[in-house]
Amino acid sequence: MDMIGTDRPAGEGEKEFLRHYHPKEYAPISITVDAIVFGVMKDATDNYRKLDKQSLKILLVKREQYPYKDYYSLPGGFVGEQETLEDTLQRVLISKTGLADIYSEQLYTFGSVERDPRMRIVSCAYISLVDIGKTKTAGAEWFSIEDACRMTLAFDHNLMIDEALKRLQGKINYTDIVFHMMPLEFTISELQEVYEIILGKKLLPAAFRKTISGKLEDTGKMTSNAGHRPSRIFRHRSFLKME
Amino acid sequence: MDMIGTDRPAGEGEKEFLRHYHPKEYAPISITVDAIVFGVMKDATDNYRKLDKQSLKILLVKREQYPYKDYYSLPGGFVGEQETLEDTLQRVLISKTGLADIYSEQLYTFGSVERDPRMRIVSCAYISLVDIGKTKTAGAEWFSIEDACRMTLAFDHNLMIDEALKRLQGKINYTDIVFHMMPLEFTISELQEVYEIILGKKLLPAAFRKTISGKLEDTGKMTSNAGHRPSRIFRHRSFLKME
DNA sequence: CTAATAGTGTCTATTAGACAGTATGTT
DNA sequence: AACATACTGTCTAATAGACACTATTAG
Repeated sequence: MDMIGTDRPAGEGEKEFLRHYHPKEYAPISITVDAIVFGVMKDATDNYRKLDKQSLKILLVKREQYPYKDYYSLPGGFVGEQETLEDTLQRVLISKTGLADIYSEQLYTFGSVERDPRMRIVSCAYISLVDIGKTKTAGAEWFSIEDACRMTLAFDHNLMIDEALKRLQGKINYTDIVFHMMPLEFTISELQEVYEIILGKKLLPAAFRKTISGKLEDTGKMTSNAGHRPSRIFRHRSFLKME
Repeated sequence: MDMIGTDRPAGEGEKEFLRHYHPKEYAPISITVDAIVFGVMKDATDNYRKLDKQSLKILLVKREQYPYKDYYSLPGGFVGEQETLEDTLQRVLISKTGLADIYSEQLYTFGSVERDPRMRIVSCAYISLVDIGKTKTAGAEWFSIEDACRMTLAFDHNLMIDEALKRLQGKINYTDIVFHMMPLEFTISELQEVYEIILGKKLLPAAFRKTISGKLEDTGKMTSNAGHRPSRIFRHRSFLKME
């Protein structure tokens, strides 16, 4: 995705121009990066026979400074002059949430004029997906999507979450992004529930099995002590995660 | 897509903070918007019996200033402090190409550090689609995709075009965006050729007719003087263009 | 045995792909 | 008549949806 703008026939005229160029007239606009971090978490149930319900979570941080002091916001930060957007994303994720090396993709760049009361700030939003079980977070809290959508978040972050959900919904059926949120090993029922949460509708188990099984690999293991018939445990085929 | 950041419970503390806030420490980064404008054009053939071949075109402007003086580039410009990204896009399109009110969607934001030799500039790229026959351009030239990809363009604009093509390819089969590039009325063969150009492969006429006809509406008109069997002329169903 | 989930088989409707064959204007 | 394109019909294979049915554990 990087392309250096200097590996071209740059004549003496251009070099001369650049020697005297001074970035005097750029508009006083800042750029930030915000991360919408999704993960799936199991909420324990009381009934020993029932499966733990899972829910889709999002990572928010409490703002300690104005503006929107004490409101929750997406983790984000200003883009440094010598940082790519991805560099900023990684730095912000580590410093505000403790997460390193997680799957991320650019979502959308939000540029409305009044989105930040301090000054003009354009924000490039990224979606990040994590396996909550494999990572530790620090300084940020997981909220269910429903709660996060009901809360008033800082800036236009409610809007960002809406768009991120739409993107997830749109991509879940023709990509393998869900697996970035799944543990290394899981049952088909667990996977189906994640699909159902993201798509917001129930799926037929028989049809789901058939379509998804091409992407899965049997680990040979089974669940146990579940109070009902054990389930095969699968992993994502062609997975690149560490064992 | 707009959300005003001020319709919230902003206490006296925040107001006080904002009164004294001075945007002193923003990074000296500028933001630009670049437009990848696609259209389809007919190239006349010599053989009276053959149909005119169509080709996918892209709109480029010749740079008159350093850097990349005399190179071709995508139409683009700096985002003004009181402009949204879409505002900038519209202004740039009108001033550099003469195009107004054309379909556009955000593509991707390019943020590598060295993409502009003058200073740090992050660029938000948009895809625009036009019916070339209905619009006049001024100050810009149409190039075939093949030519544009072979040329060395300013900045990372070759990369932007690559990404734009991928996006078009990805969306053509599950959206109706092609119709923004089509004239109001067209034959199925013409439409199929556009699909073939964008997808880079031949399609079977029978299958194409069947799948596409649900989106089309018969105008009742027919082509004539084509040197072969006339063709029905269709338009896009639920079209919003002006008659 | 029962509750709860796991998993299979089958039927149907729809769709994509392939391809043969027919239709119709202009020169 | 010949050319070039327009259009239709049919077969097949693959797929999605619906639903009934069987299987297996802990308690």
